[in-house]
Amino acid sequence: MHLQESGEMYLETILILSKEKRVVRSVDVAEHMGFSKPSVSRAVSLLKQGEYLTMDKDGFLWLTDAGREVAEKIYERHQVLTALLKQVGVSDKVAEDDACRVEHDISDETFEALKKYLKK
Amino acid sequence: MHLQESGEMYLETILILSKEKRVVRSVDVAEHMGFSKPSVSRAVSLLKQGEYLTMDKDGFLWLTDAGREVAEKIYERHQVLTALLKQVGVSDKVAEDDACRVEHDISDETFEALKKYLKK
DNA sequence: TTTTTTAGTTAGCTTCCGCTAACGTTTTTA
DNA sequence: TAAAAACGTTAGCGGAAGCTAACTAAAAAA
Repeated sequence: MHLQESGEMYLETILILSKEKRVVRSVDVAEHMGFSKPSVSRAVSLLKQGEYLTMDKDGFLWLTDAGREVAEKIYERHQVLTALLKQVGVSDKVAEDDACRVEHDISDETFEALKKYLKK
Repeated sequence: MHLQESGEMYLETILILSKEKRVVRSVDVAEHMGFSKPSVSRAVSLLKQGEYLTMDKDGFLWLTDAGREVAEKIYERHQVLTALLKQVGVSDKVAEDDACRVEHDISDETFEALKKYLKK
């Protein structure tokens, strides 16, 4: 099952929230992303199907290995791209927002090239 | 009427084709983008509604001022982003493909910062 | 001149991914 | 303990943007 950009965003959000709170529920995801509960509910059930996450009896969401891998990949891109844009003079908020869209669109090759470049 | 990414792509394609050929028809756009004729037909009719282009009795497509403005903006982004990615070591084909997605995603502020940066 | 090809359109299907309304459980609170 | 709030789900809508099948009209070829 191939992940769309929206699936990547949900996984990344769950990862980020799990760094802030000990447990993450659908409602936290909804609030953080500004989406309705039903939207998150459906997304979560698709991600469950794809084995990117599980939900326990308390409604807590847990990334699987596959889910964590995607989430961390996107999260790393987010951070590197944001840093890179800031470095060339883009304002914090805009750098953040633009990185958030670009992170889903670039190939591994491009990302690696940019990351390598940032180090210098 | 707000343009989606797909609308921008159609306009950019028409601009590019008009640099190669004297006139551009829907069927040329379809072939160039790898879409079906009906898909292009619908897109063209939406772009007509939005006053981004017109179609004459021969079926030739003409960008309006608004359409040309969008098309050139995206085309410039395409070129600058492609050049920038190549410069940091991304292969030609991948740079081209990734630029083609990113060109729709970034704010004016980010683009200007990147363009300025490329010059150096 | 008849036939075939080409170009554009219409109708209707599909997938993705938001949304609201409404409902059942569970947990809090009064 | 009865009422209210919180959480998740189901059902169904809407828009964006692809697709195929089938049609019309015009142009090209036989």
